[in-house]
Amino acid sequence: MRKELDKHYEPAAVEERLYKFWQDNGYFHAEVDKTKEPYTIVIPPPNVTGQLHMGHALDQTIQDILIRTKRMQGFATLWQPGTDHAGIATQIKVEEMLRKEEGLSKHDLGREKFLERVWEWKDKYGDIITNQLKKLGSSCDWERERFTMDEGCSRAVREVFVNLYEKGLIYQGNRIINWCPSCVTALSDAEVEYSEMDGNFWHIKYPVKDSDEFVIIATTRPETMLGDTAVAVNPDDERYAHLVGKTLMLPLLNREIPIIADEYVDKEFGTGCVKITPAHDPNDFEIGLRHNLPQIRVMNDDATINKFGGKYEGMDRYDARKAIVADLEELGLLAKIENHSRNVGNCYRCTTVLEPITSKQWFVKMEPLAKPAVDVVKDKTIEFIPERFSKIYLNWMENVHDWCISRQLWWGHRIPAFYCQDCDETIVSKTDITECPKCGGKVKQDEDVLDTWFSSALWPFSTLGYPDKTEELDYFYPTSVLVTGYDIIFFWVARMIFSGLEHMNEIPFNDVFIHGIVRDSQGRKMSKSLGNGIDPLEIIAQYGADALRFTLATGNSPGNDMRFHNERVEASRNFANKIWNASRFVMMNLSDDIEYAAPKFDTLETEDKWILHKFNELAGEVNQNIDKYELGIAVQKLYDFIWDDFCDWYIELVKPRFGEESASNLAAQQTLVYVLSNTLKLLHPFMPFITEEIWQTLPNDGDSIMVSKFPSYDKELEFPDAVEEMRLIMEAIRAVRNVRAEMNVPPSKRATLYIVTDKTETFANGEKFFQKLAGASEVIVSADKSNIPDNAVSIVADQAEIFLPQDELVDREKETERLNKEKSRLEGEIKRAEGKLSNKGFTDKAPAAVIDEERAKLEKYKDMLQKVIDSIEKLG
RNA sequence: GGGCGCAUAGCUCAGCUGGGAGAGCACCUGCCUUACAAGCAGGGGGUCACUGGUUCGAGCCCAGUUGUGCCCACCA
Repeated sequence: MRKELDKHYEPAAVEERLYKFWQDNGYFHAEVDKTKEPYTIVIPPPNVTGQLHMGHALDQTIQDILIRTKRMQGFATLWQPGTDHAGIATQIKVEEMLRKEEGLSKHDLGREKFLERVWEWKDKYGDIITNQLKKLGSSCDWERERFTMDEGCSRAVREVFVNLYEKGLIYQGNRIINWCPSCVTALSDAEVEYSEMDGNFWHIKYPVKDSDEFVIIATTRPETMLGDTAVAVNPDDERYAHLVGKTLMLPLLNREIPIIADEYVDKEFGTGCVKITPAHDPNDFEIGLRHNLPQIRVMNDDATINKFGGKYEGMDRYDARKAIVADLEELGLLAKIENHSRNVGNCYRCTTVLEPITSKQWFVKMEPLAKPAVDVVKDKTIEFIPERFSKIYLNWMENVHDWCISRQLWWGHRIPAFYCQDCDETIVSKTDITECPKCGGKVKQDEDVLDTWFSSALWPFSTLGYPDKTEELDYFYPTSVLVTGYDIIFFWVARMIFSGLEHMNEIPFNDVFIHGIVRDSQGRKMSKSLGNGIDPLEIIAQYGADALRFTLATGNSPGNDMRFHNERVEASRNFANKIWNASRFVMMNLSDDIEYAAPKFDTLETEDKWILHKFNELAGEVNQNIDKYELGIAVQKLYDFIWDDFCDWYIELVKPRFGEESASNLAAQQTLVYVLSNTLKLLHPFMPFITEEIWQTLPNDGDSIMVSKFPSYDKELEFPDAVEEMRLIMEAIRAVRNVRAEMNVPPSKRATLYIVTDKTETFANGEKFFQKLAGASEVIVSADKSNIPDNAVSIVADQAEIFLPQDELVDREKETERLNKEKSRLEGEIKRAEGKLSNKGFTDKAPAAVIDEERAKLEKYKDMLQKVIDSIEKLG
């Protein structure tokens, strides 16, 4: 006896079991196999502190679809998983925990003890996110799981740092950077999120020394005036020409500062006078360099005013602003206040307003690295899908500034720079050192760690063994495709590209598949602060992982955002259930001894050939669509085929053939098994669990659907004649159903159908279909209209006129009305087709196939119209 | 200031290289037809934002307009 399936598909009952089955059998594991072509995807490593969100779910679903397809297509597929140490995020999380649970700060513990605690935390909670990924069905090679701070990745980081340093591509410098006073670290430009803030434009009088004159500067940040070291005007500005070279008395501090001339100043903007604060503004920094101005940093790391701020020392920057404005007002130096909104930079982790400050940091020199990274995208060595994202990438890469890579954190890859305490030598080394190679003095390692993204940038090759020349690296690199959201193109994609080129001499991936973000049902971004996030795990618990995956794969196109509606998941769940029940039907009708095999063509009936042909077309298209990353289109076709062609038509068509043993019965079984199990294979990458569960209960050709052969187009399965015959029958059935519904014939009411046609054989063969699907009790097929009862309505279909006898006299008026409606519809079609065909331009220039098609339609409609007209005349 | 996306049925969205407008949900009618009511059959509903252009033919290509969203950029 075959296994009985329940009436409803219960995902919770099968998902965990099947995932374990796959893992236990090592199906996720990839080995170097020179007889196969490699196909590689590296996972965008989620933060170890992370919780699964819809973004992950979408990202994972896409990757798993690609990986499972390629695996079934016979590639050696590696989906390389792992997690990211996420410097700031993790450190903050552990700090919070320590403060809450033990009342300790990291400084109480000290660096080493604190790091021990972070590692403990990582060991304890670090696999939460990976376990959540597994719930989605992700077929990652977990045996190869990596962590950006594991030994291998750390070695890669160190290798790369030293190499870049030795090539002069990493340098240390005192430059203006973005500082987060809350995270207390420097950030890179990419980590700044700009937002518009309402503010003021304060016009402040700066007195000219030894004069009654003063200039008025306009500023949005009065507190930075404490660090002013000049005031600049445009060299061509006649209003101020006489003042250039003179000295101003900086209010409040009474420090002398020069008036300088610089092209940078826009005469038209503000007052045409700009205060210059080189230590707190990127532009002023540059001007300062040009004019050799001193840099006076007036803030501490926590954005309180430091000792250079005179009486404002110790105040927070915003308190200082208020105090300064108040004091200026009192001194009569505040000329006016305007409203003025401006862009401020916010920390991408904590949203605190960043402070541009000068600071000694480590940088990657970008210009030499960016050039080749631009070229490979321009010449399409690397392709973005959709293409438009290459523009965004190029725009960034072509204008990129040097990358600030040092972070004032403890959790991360410590910068491998050592400073001699005795001779001031800086040594950058692949291994730890304790004494100076120059003077033998004691050395001290740099306190800072590297930007998290520095190690992520190496992910495609550090995970495969770099810097060692491993077999894996040789075989699986470059990877095939990178799948990620558009929000991390700069953070990650761009940096992997120049890193791969620089360190591997090869691109890290051939394609970049960019997807959008998942929004809530109102189109808002899901966020913790809004509390509108939808937990993928809850969706999985309620509807199943397959339903979630199906939802995320359907109804959206690459690069576009999508809204998440529960109704859509419900529809997906219903689809899963539909497949489940169709499979139940198949299994209920299978003989015990039936085995999986390709159908034997000589015993097939027309409808068998029809569904095989349809299936074959589907297989061809799904392969093509997936190759082009058109996952949404592929899955829509699968949906339509399964629901419409297979369930609503084919299953209904074969029902009459069951009951008694016959060759026809067997052929139907064979076709059902063949089409169902191969359709499940096509669907498996999208809905792995339910397809496996059903496939295993069917007669099959292996141990697991996930390692079975992915169907592809097969010339043997072309049956155009059968398709044409079935088309005629199906159209006729639809026409009959249509009229019956229109005339309110009760479904239980059966009637003899008279079919007048030239295709007598086709329609005679279709008798059982009319009985099953069009309410016929019997079907009389003939080539002429003899024997048609008087009281019958005429239904005109393609190449057939069908007569449906009525018990009562036909309501002539109503019937004429129905036929006239049909008549005008056909006349419209004919007019359209004739219009097209009488257009010389069309017949001269359109492809022959299109013209032939149009001619055939015209013939068909003309024929049908004639029959309708005859019927109308007959009614009188 | 640049760049990009979106505008298609009441709602959410598909529509792959230009060749008679689609799906899901919602709505209306009728069906518990023994795979499935998480279902079946039938139906209503769209100047594909607007204006021009290219083409035999445009939802799709081009130009512009409007609305909307996003990204980038050192005008204090």
